[in-house]
Amino acid sequence: MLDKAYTPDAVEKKWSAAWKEGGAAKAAARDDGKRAYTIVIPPPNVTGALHIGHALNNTLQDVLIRWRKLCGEEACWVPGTDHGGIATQNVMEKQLKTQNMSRHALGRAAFLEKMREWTKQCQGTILGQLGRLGASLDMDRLAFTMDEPRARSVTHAFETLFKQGLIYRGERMVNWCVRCNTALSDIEVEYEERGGKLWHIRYPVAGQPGKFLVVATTRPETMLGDTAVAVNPEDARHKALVGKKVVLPLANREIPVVADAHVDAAFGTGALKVTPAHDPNDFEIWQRHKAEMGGPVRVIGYDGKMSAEAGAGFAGLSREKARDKAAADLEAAGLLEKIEDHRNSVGVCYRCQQVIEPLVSEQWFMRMEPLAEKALGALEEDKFRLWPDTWEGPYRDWLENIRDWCLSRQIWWGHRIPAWYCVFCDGDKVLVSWPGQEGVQTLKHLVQDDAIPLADVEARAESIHVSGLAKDSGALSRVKIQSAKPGPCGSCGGTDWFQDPDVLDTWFSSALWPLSVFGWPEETKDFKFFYPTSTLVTGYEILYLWVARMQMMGLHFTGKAPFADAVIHGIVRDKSGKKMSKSLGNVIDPLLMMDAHGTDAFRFSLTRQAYPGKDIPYAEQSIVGARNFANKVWNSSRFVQMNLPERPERPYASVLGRGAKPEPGWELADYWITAELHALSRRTAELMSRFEFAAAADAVYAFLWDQFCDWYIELAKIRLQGPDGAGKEAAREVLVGVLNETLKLLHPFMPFITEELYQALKPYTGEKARFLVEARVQPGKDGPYAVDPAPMAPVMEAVASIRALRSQLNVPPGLKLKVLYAGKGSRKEKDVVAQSAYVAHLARLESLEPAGGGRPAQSATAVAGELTFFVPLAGVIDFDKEKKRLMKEVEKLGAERTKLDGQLGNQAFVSRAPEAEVSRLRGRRAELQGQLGSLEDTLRALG
RNA sequence: GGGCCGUUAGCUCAGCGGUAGAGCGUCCGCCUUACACGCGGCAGGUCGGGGGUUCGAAUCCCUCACGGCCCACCA
Repeated sequence: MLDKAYTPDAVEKKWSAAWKEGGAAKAAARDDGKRAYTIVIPPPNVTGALHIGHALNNTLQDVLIRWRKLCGEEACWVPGTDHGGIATQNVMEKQLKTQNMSRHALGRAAFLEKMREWTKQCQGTILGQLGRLGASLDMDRLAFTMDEPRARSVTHAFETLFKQGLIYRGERMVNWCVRCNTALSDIEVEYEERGGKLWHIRYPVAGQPGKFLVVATTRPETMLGDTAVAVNPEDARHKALVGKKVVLPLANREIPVVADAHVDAAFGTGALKVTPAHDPNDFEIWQRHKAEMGGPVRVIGYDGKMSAEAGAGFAGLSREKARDKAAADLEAAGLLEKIEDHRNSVGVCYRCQQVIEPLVSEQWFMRMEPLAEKALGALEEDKFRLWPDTWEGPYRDWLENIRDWCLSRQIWWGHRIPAWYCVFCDGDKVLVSWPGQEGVQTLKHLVQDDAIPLADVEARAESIHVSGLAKDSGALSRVKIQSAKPGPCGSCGGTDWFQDPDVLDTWFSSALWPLSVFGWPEETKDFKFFYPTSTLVTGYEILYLWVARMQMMGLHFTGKAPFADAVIHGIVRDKSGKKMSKSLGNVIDPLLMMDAHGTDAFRFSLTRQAYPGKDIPYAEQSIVGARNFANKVWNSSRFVQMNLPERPERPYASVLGRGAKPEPGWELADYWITAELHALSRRTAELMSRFEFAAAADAVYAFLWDQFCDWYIELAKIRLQGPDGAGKEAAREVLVGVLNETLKLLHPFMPFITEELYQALKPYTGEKARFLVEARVQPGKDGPYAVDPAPMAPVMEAVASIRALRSQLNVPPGLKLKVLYAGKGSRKEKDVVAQSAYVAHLARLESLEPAGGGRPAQSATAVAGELTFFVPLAGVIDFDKEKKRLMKEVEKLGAERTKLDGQLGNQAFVSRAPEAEVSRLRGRRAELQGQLGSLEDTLRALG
């Protein structure tokens, strides 16, 4: 016998262990025609524990995987984690800082060793949490974006793209994070609107004392790197100055005035200071006017401080201090015309939120247009779909305006770029900050002149940058792109090779994930069977960073979209719609939720709110309803079990597909609930195919609770409490059968409790599967049935109206009533009367009999469909109350009749609306008329 | 500057062309031998404002207001 209430803990532990032991989540390449259904997990970064967003993401994937298994497909869910690049390195650096350590003090090798340890530990935490969630991941396939097989994929991809001319090295304006000390790609920059100032600065016109060109800028500190002032060529105010020179204040340098269409004459003063080294637009202006102005002057360094080129007095100051000083100096010189408040958006690092410094730097880049075209093509040809499709717009838009991808990062944690430089030929382009020495040394010098071993250079260097490679046309052809150290240099025969010190953007390996997890570029059996994968489930925040890039890489390398469907779910927010964050203190820990209310309840509460693309406002309260539902499932099974023989002679036959022919012992309720079950399984399949998780979960919930429990179980009690016989056996058969199939439909959402109950029912169902997930769901049939289930509707209506009468007149719940009915003998009435046993049982009646000729005195009245019920209640009820109740009812029905009369009297409606609609309303009108007549009669009788 | 999404019962949200729904909450009555994590019942919405299309609009179109998000080379 099952316990009175469901207690999740033991059940979850038991089945987690059993699934693991039995390999329930394993999938294998097959050649027996079974279809593959594949999902690769969005690999969580190894930055810590999983949050509720991960719980949602993985629950939805598990729902799909379990569903597809139940549908008979070879469903494979590949687990893994992501090394997480900057994010993870930041976590470790913070830890080191608390111990008064730094990565530089440790050195690269030791730091990486620490990172690997951390990764292992973190991966353990993550996998433990996924296990707790019930995620049926095939653990034999566990992958990590930086493990050896993935490194092979990454190197191969890099090498191939380089050969194809898609990866190149160039000196470009990049987004530099001065805190993380690395370049970032364009999409790793977030923009925040901030209040700032607009400084209007007078630049004296050369040779014309007292004459100024006033420029407006939000960043006065960068003026030290100005190489020109630009005005719009159409701007009459400044036309005369084009080609002339102005004196750059503070620096006392003459710079030209150039004409460029980029300048908006309406903004500020219409004159724009041009700082090519620190502003992307200015960089472009410089490229258009190289002949007229000098090259970029870098006044801000990688550390975010003013460089030597900024001049004495400024060098070494932070950007903020330099800004203040520039403003003060200008003021003192009388060159500051005015300061205005000005709001503008500034770029910040998506990992540390520090203000990004745009600066010119040499990096590895990837040309993206050719790949973006392929991704657009796949979308166009419907080989790739986004759910909901509202994401197609932004996705397409991004691809159409794609820019080259800055691939290199100046951090240590990541795939080291597989580019090798010959120390003899190109060692002079590798710049090393050497401890105890001013400025930089070249690698060539250190290795050849100072005879320091290459390995020691790498271990002891404070920083290593490569510069000048892109400008030396011969250098790139000498660079070797490969994973292992190359043999003798083709040019000089030297054997000293230095691997590029930078690592790849973490998203480069992520982009290859659906390929790399199956061993690509090797044509493994798994790769052939499971690639391309089926569905990707992820949040919209990484649509460009990850989804689009996987599409591009997958299509580029295999010609096939790496997944056909991307399900874009929302973000889990707090109850008031705010993003959860540690600093706001509004995070909900998934583990605590599972501890307190059970994993199934937690999963269900998330799934039930997972409407396509919608964010989920989540409060702990959300889970209570789901917990109650779990208990309802538990107790309905408990009830069924209690009513079964301890040892069945043989299992009950399945109810699937039954009901077309008369079944021994079956009656209306059996046909009805079977038909409803069939409809539910059809509906669930349809909703799942459209990734409508919330609606699917809700459909099962409503069926089990509102139909199976509230009506069918109650009706089954009539036979279960009666004598043995065909009827009782039929009730048992249907209870077991319907419950069993419902458990299957519910299993993807609530795996633990359904497993427990499915297993408990096995002696009665004869199910053979080891685990529920290995059982089969089947699409339900759509009638006809030997007994039409339709009469259940009027029966339910009759029950509801008598119950309402009882409740509203305060009839003692235990009092069994003798009820009389009257009608006109229509088909529908007969259907109800034929089920008077149902009505009597559910509405707690002693009897239900025809009223005969007259209307019984001293009775209350209820109408349902075409029937009127009289409940003789002399001495029990207050007839004033009954009168009021009836008047209210008359008023309500009367209002509906008035509305219908208006509609049916409208010639336009009658002639233009569909026939079925018109006759439906006419039918309702007739029914209302009868009900009203009946109620008014009663009112008259009551006086 | 461009684009997208939202505005429905006290709260959180479904519905998206044919008489307004759920969960939670409120209220009334029930320990009716599966479940008080339950059962039965009542109350509570002019579906953000305005205009249009339609026999008919919460549902389609236009417009406004208020939220939220995304993109963009807003000095």
